[in-house]
Amino acid sequence: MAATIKDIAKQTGLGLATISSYLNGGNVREKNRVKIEAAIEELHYEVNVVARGLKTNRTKTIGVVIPELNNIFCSEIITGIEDILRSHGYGTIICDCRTDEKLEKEAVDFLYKKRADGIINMPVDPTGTHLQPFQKADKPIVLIDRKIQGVEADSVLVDNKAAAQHAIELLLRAGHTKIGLLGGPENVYTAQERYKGYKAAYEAAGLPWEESWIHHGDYTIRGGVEGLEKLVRDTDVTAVFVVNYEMTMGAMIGVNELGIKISEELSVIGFDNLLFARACRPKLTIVTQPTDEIAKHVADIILMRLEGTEEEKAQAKKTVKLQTEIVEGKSIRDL
Amino acid sequence: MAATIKDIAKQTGLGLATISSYLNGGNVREKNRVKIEAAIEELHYEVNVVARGLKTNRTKTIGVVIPELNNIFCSEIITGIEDILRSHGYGTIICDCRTDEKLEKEAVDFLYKKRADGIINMPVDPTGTHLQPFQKADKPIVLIDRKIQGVEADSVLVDNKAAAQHAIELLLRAGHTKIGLLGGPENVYTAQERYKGYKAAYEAAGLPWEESWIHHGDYTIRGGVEGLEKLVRDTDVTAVFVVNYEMTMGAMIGVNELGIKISEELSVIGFDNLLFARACRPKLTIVTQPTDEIAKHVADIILMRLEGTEEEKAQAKKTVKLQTEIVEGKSIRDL
DNA sequence: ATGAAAGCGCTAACAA
DNA sequence: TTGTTAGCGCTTTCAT
Repeated sequence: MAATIKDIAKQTGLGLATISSYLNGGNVREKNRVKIEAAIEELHYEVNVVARGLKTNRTKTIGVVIPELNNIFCSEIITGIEDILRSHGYGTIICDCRTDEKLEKEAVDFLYKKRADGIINMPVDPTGTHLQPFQKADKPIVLIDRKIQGVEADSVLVDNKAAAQHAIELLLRAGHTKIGLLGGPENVYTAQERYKGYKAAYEAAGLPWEESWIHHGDYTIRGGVEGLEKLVRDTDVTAVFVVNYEMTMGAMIGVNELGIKISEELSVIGFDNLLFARACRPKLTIVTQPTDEIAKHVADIILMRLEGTEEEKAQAKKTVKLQTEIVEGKSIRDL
Repeated sequence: MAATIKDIAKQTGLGLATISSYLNGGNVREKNRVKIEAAIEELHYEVNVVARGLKTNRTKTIGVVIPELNNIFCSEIITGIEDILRSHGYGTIICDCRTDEKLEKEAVDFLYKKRADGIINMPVDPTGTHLQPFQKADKPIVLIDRKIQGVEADSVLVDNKAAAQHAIELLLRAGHTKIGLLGGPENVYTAQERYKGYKAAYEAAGLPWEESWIHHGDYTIRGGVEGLEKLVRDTDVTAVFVVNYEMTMGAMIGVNELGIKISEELSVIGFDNLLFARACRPKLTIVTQPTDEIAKHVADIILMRLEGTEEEKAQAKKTVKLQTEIVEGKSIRDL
């Protein structure tokens, strides 16, 4: 049987409270500290975090609910988060909800039952009702990628509007005036913002755009293929901006299947996954999101809410907005 | 305060044992069952899994240690595993060890301290010493992708040798006799197996191959780029087989940068990630691994060890070996 | 089938 | 600083 705190007490002749105090960083007389450490060593003692959790009502576990783990944007962020949380003693329970609101709710409930100390969520359900259990329990919630009105939570966002606007401006500067948008679902926040950026760029340039240049896809590879084919078939756009990675890959598939030459026949700006962009021929110019930075902010915020001083914990919920970057490839033709 | 089993007892006038028995699927008189259910409903009772865990010494949590979450092969498997485990009430704590033996060991120790009921591992350290804590505690271990001598564990593998052999045979049948191998690290099991398959195909065909056609890469994108450039520069191979996804992407980058036309100038067979293969121009022929099947086997095995009958738990450790598939694209030229 | 009671390993309040 | 004690919420004998 594994040694318990009692064994250590017996071995050292000290009381339970002293051992517990030692384990929790309290003050212990030097002489006793040595004794305790020797006993711990000898008996291979390790605290039972479950027992501690029962007492403290904290599991040192954080739940993460994301739409799709098979998505480099998500997995990069999670890798970063997990790394930081683990170094602080927190386990990360990940739940992939397959971009399904129902599954998302189930995942949150599951995590709540598991007594996660807090939750990190890239929300699918825009109303945020799925987060209620954590809200009611007053356990910290950190949202990624979109803020939700009415949910008390910190948020780490990317400036999607600016991202899209800069991309379109780059194309406009290259002389393109008819630019297609392979956009995302109309009810998805990030997609809305990227669409806004598209329009803002045209407005700032004082140029007109046409509704037919806009394709509202579904953020999937399949949707990217279809959207690209539609834009090429039905319009005379000379450039296309694709607003997420899956659709960018889909667009590349479409381009390949139609035998379109990139840059000569069509200019393209993609989104995310630098490595994919470099593997394309020619190299794709893309908008990249700062996943490491997002992860760091998310982890730091939840740790602050969980382990910070009382003032820190009580701070008003904050929203961090990060900027994207454009990495230039060879997929834009100067007209 | 959340309701406890005591509240339910009080509310129903029953004893603790009855409630507990109900909660654990024991027999309870119909009349009482109704009462208990009403009380649970009314008081919003939910079992405290931490308290239960303290008593039962099980956390209903499984640790997963993988080399790299940002790797579609890993993330696909994990998605599948997590899904199944969650539906059985198990939380999945994922640790990405960045293909580092030291971090891998730390991750396992972390998971052990977290009292995970079992561990799933795609091992980096081929000696398996990192798994000791779980071995000693006699907690189930399931290995993915490689078996480890001396570690009592179930394993779910892919027939990597056959995978490579079939790929090379396909190229030989197309008339290629000088086939380059963009292989993996010489000390990595899957890479060794794939290398064996390469040689086996040549031997079966009674044809010679040259050492210079073999490049032992490092399973990274960078390594793929370099390997491809080296093979093209230093040898006269007419085809290349790349043995993992990252290097396949790297090879595509290399091909693009060197301006090589695939199939006309060089035939290629890649590995994993069907979607990437379809996005390449021309579509890549690839070897795909059955990630869903792997996930299912892994999850089923660990659940069997954890929740199976005594006979099942006592069964000799088993090894499942799954077959890969070749998905044909347009990247092979018939000579 | 049900109830009473002990105890899992820890923390924390209180006393010394 | 240290020891004593109660109790977190549950499961599990052992009676009944």
